[in-house]
Amino acid sequence: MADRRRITLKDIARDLGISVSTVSRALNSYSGISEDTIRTVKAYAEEHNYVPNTMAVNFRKNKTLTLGLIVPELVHYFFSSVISGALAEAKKRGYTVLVSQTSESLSNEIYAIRTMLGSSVDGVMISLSNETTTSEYLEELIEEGRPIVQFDKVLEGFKTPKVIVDDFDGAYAAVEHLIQQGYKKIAHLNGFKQVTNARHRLEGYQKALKDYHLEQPEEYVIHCKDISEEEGYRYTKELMESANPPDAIFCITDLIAMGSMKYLKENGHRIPEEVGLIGFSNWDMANFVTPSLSSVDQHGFQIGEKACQVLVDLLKSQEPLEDKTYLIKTSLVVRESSTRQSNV
Amino acid sequence: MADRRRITLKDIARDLGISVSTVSRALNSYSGISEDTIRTVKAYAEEHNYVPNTMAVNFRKNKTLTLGLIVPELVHYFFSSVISGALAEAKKRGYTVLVSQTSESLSNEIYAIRTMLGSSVDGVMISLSNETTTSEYLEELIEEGRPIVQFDKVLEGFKTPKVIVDDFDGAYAAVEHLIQQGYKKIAHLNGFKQVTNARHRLEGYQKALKDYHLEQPEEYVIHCKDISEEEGYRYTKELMESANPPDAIFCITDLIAMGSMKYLKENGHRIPEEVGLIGFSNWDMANFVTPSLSSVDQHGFQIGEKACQVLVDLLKSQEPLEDKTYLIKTSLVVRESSTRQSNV
DNA sequence: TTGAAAGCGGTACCAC
DNA sequence: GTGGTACCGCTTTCAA
Repeated sequence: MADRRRITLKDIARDLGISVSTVSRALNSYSGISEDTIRTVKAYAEEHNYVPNTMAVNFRKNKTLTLGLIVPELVHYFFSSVISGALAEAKKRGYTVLVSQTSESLSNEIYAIRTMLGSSVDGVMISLSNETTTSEYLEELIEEGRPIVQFDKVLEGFKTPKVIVDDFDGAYAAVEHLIQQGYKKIAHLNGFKQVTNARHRLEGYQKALKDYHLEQPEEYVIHCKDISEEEGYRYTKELMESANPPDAIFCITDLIAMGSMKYLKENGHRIPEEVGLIGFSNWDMANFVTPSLSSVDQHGFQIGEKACQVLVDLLKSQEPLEDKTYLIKTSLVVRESSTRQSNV
Repeated sequence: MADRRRITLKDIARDLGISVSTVSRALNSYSGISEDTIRTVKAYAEEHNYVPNTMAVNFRKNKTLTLGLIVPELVHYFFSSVISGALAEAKKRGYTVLVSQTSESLSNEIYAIRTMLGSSVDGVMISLSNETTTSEYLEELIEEGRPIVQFDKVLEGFKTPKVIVDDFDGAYAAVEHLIQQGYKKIAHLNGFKQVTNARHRLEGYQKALKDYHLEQPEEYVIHCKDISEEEGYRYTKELMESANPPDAIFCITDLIAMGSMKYLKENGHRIPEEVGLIGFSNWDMANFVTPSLSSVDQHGFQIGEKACQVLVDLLKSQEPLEDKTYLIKTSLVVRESSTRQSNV
């Protein structure tokens, strides 16, 4: 490896016959330096291809202009959108981003946080793993003076800024849409009761039904254990084979909806005529399946952008962490699976 | 922000009444230090929660244990798999990863490289943007002694290790499979002629046909301009409306295949009975569409892993960059779209 | 086996 | 407006 030694401030100072401090000030265009000196120094630096040694600067300033970003899953439409948004915003603000994934495991999460600390990121954006129920490991970061912003999957009791999807509103809109399409027996495949997002979506579902005086029997809400296609299939089967099958299903994620759709198609239930179907997350595949799947878009890109923005603002302002929640609105994407040609 | 000052080597030395260098050596378990000292120092460090200041270490050692990873697109099944693999391998080797995306733009790519240099990554893994035709910006990195490993979309003439998909082999397998399923008139929706991956897939297609004595007319190969669903649709229409329509189509990516499938379904061409269809990339959605799409899996995770492994080995060995190519084998995933029930 | 001390490349404070 | 210099925290050479 070449490793052609870079030119340093000292070199420039020597060659120009001035002091190191003057060179430093000139390059940073400090006030109290003559235009002349600035020009000379900058020209010389340019010509000799001077690049400041970031490690030295970081070390001296105790700042790295690097942010940490921790997600549960990387190969995932929503989270890759979040990362994309965070990267875009970070770039705008002059930061770089260290990415880590926890695969929904607490031990990986702890490791990631330690690594971030070790790499001296200035602050961290994190979406917690499903296993995380305490904030003690995260406190370490804060103790080190590295602010945290939580997004998507957050710990309510942990006092940091939070950027989350407006799950309640999204679920409400989805169910309201089904109602407006004339569906009257609307079931809901929900997730883990403990997970905040799941709870909010359930509440949105219930509120919409209540507002339209269409309360449903208890059996119409099923809590999935792991969010998988298989579960969507299995619970849809359960619902459809029950004495009182629904005429529409609101699924907590598109993956569940895929399983649901599979069952319905295999068993000759026509979508959307006989059964309406709607998902949540608006994966790329929602467009490509047949019938195309209506879904609630969570605007992952915006969430990443916002989380990064809040974090950088925090870094600049030096204010203490505020326990503030930023809700990002969803939007309903209506496709074939919930659109009845007739009765509306 | 709290910023509770961390304890330093100097603190430990003072409190223990020994010298800083001894503390440093003890903590790093250097030889030539008494077991006793090591134990005492480590215990004290542990107790007082000593964490070395990474920025100082980086500065001193001129190493960051951070790698750069540059991809054209982030919200993309293949690339997020690559990132996932690279992160996993990096973690194993004790490195962290700075991620950047170029959105297929050369100027973004240049910016990303500069940023990586600025952040003093030890080395970089990169998949080039479509706009990149010269390596001059990349040379900068190498001049700084930061090795590069290219993956997926590479510049042949740029002498660095390369980790790429065995496109030729994957295409060959796909076409061979179609032939074995009894298809005889196999068309190919290819990509940009200039792009290496596209060329290799075309060659694989041609070789398979040749080996089975099934050479096809020139009109059976169409070069898409931008890889989009619309193009898949448009060119499939062109093919099917021609005087001599094919009975199978090998698409350069799953996205093209989606457009193709859309056209075929809309126009009553039954898949796979009348027309066989096969894609390349094996997106998550290939499973969920109807009929499910046969596709060539590119093993993105493995590519990321391998790229990272090669890079770290390079970093450790300090050897000069070798112009070596690592081919990652694909695997054919056969699903409904290419499986004729009858004649095989 | 240990200590003293010289930096790594900047920044910023204090003089002049 | 400029120069001198201490120092950030750690590693490493040299000497004892």
